[in-house]
Amino acid sequence: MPQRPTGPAPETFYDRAYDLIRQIPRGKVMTYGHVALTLGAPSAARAVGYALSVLPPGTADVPWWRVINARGEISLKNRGAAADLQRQLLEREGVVFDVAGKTDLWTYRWWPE
DNA sequence: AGCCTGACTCAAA
DNA sequence: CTTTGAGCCAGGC
Repeated sequence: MPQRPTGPAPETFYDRAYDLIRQIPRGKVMTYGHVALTLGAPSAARAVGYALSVLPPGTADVPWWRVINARGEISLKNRGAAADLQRQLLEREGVVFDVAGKTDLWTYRWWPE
């Protein structure tokens, strides 16, 4: 008899994060904390960032560039060129950054239904 | 199991 | 506005 009515997802936290991020529509963004909250772990924002950090360079399967921090900024400033790449990819989708390098989360934030 | 790291976040000074 | 400190979670050793 079924011991798992709902069944514990065989997927790891990382896989679930990737699945969710894959659903972010073009031109929209989510914050690390937002992703974590949606996955059921309100305080796992760091884990989300870590999940993206292990993605191989040039990954297009998961739109990692659509994930930014809670202030609406790119969180890779100390990480070199990756930050520029992320910004360019977003601008290419229509996301606008102000002089301080921030985006308006109220405009671009996406929330899954 | 313990300990360290980190693309995070929030609150306080 | 900037700087600290603490809390949080998953992965790797």
